[in-house]
Amino acid sequence: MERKEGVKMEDVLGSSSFSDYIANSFPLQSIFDLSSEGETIPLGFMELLGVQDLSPPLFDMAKQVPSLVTQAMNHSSTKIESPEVFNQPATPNSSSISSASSEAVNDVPVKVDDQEEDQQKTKQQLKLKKTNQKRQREPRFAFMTKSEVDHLEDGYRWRKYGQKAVKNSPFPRSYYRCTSTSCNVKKRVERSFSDPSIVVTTYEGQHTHPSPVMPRPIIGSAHLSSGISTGAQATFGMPMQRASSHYQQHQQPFSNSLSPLNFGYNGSINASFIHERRFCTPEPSLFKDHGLLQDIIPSHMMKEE
DNA sequence: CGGTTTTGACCCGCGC
DNA sequence: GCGCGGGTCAAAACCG
Repeated sequence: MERKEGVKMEDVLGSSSFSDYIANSFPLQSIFDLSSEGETIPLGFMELLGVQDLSPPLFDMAKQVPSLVTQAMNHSSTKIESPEVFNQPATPNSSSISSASSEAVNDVPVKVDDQEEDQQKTKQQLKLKKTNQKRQREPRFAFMTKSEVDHLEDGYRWRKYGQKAVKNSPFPRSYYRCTSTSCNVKKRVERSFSDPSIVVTTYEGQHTHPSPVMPRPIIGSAHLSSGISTGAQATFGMPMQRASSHYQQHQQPFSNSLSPLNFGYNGSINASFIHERRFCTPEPSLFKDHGLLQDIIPSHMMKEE
């Protein structure tokens, strides 16, 4: 059918063994400081997501994991070309993740002759696209979560469309696509070879719809909805511990360790984020502009800054 | 029966 | 040019 997305993306994060890279670069024990940080930040991970682009915590992490973040950024900056395709309806701030969906990319006018066989048609499209422009990549956002389940509930519905063995890893990588039509957010899920309890999830693309699963109240939603919210919130469905039944079952034993919720700002990071963006301009002013964190992050954390 | 998962095949980019 | 590895497709199987 819609063989549109033959757009291949060289994988910044997934190349060879991304998880190994992470694991090797950042000892998991330190990243997932499970024992010391008993306190639970009263934020849903989605809320954190809402400020993913702007929040100092991420930048703090960037400070703590500079090589990782900068590498991702370098990749994105060096490999992304012809950004003109990208529109950014949802992220008014240019520093946010570009909202280019591969749909949009694929909507690039492609002159196709009358009626070809579908596959040949799409293949031709791919070739045309490739000749006209370099492959477009979605912004990616990868993170590690300590979980026993591979596919973390994140409020969106995903359909698995592939699975591949990961080189040098006994654990396969699964490929998921958002089931919502016209939303082609994808995510990859793989388990860290170094620490099988770590699930590395990489989101790619931007949701063009609200979460179908949870009509969730958003902390500071007024600000979020007016600002970067759409882009940031809807961009990725972040795994989180949700009150949805079976998930609680699965993950409850890990309620302290699985932890997107336990995102530690005070020196210990319970989840490691790698944020790949096209326009990575971490500016403290962003934080000020949107005032998001004031809304969702306890003030004492702000002072940590 | 419709949606999801599985899985082998295929395509493509990249490195050598 | 070739081989390898990553990513995707799509038919079949599975499931509720």
